[in-house]
Amino acid sequence: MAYWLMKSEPDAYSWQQMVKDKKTGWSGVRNYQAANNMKAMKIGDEAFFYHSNEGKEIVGTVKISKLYHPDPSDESGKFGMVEVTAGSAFKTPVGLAEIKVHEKLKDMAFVRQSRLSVSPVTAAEWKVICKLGGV
DNA sequence: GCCAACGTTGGC
DNA sequence: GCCAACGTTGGC
Repeated sequence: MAYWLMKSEPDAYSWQQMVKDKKTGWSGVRNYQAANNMKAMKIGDEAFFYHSNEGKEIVGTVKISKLYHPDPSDESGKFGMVEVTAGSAFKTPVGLAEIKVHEKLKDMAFVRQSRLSVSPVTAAEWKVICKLGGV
């Protein structure tokens, strides 16, 4: 069981939409490192849903429900996608500012590499953030 | 709206 | 295969 963090701009695809859709194909990733992370995902892995740009906070969790497969929206055929299912909504969103000053979270992969849209999360980080988020 | 970080592209 | 130019992301 592994943990991840997936970013989305609320303008493009918000948590509210995620909850409404219940599941969605995570298409549109055009970055090898992010794609590699998705390749490593297994069914049942969990990921944080992070709002970038607007909000800058983790708002909930999702579960991987379909393995990495080709992304039809990618004409080059180089990139793939996974499918995720909505998990729990945070009672209290966990903001980037809070993460950056937290002793156990400030070295998270997505803080260090802000441009990476899909990044790994350790089990310890997962626990801490879930607690902060109230789930 | 600016800018830093960083990935990608293309000329050589 | 290097590296400059350029584009994109995302925080502030």
